[in-house]
Amino acid sequence: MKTRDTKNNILDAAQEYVQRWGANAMSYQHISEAVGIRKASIHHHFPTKEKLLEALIDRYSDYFLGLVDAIVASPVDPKTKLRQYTALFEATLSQGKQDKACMCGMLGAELATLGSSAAEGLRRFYRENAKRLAKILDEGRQANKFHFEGSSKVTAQLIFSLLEGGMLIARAEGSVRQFQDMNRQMLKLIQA
Amino acid sequence: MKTRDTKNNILDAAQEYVQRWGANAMSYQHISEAVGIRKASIHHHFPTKEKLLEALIDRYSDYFLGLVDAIVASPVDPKTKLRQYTALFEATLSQGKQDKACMCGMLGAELATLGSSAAEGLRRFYRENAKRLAKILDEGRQANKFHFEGSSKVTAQLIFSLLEGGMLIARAEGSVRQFQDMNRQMLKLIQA
DNA sequence: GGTTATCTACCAACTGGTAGGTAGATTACC
DNA sequence: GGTAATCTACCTACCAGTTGGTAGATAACC
Repeated sequence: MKTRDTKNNILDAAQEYVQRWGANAMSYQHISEAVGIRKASIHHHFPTKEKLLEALIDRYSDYFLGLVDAIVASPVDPKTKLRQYTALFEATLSQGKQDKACMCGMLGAELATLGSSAAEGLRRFYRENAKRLAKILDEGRQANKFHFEGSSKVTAQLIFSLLEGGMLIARAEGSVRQFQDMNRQMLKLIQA
Repeated sequence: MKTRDTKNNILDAAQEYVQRWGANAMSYQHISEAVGIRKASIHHHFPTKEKLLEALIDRYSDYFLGLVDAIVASPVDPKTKLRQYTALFEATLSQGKQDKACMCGMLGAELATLGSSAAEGLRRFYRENAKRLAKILDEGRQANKFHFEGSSKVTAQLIFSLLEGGMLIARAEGSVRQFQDMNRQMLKLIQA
């Protein structure tokens, strides 16, 4: 097997684990079993757990923000863009036994146990998401599709927080439906 | 020292730790050092970590919902009640180095590693909060102080999610201000 | 004197991480 | 083109430290 494959397999297994159980519950042993490789071999690709988490966050960020950028750039109306954005989160929650949350939402709770570099990666994810959301909101307000007073930046923060928090809470109840209802209600609140 | 005291000291230390670092980063050793008691002595009060977390969640729930009930029952207008409710979360985030989140928000991310009894306690916390929020919303809508379409239950879920998620994200940026702005914006969105 | 609280001294399992080795592919050199 | 040197990816075997938890002695309290 090619290096790239193994490296990605490790990251895949780690991501799955973090999204379900959290970073502090994830160990080299777990990954080793999932990938079918010895524990020591993982250290060959990622010398420390901290480095592994950094790589994990970077990959996740790049992938996710890529999807978001495609939505932002698409020629549909802002309302549809916002619906598509929330659908990204709904899709994650719908996977498997509906027990997967946004990886960066999970890591937010474990922030204090992260290295400074991983923590910075997290902040970047939060900031970049809010930035793109604000863009959609601005566009929608200009086109008279959205109506709300106050800053679009703060409103973007609000929507992003609601999605990250809502995911964790809906997961506890095992209810994707509840999460979807909430997102629909959010759309109603900012509609013109 | 009285039993009650030691028991509470243990819970206090554990709660502090969970709110900052998460349940999986918390160990009997940490508590032992914080309380000034041997590790084995903690097992006398809480035989397993699972039981400790159950007790922790119950105590936190009872205390917090008590505060909420006082707000709900008070004779002030619904808008003020909602502001007071969000202020509870803001107060937690403002403590210390502004690195403490809602304990049950933290545990939401670690749900999969919790025992079934602790998980049920968490769900109870979420449900009971949303229930009380919905009451405030209904009251406000009836008094023409709030205006929003759709279910107050879903809207309550939305507000609660936003608070739990917003806390984790604002903490990453170290910004209580951001959290407060977001809460103010939420109030604007549902105001008549 | 019996109960409750705390202690010391353990335990096995697991943690992240290291040392040192090996088979095979890749490259450098003549 | 053949061979020697190097590199890559993985391995086994280990490490010290920490984890949650137990057994049993001792002290404190009513």
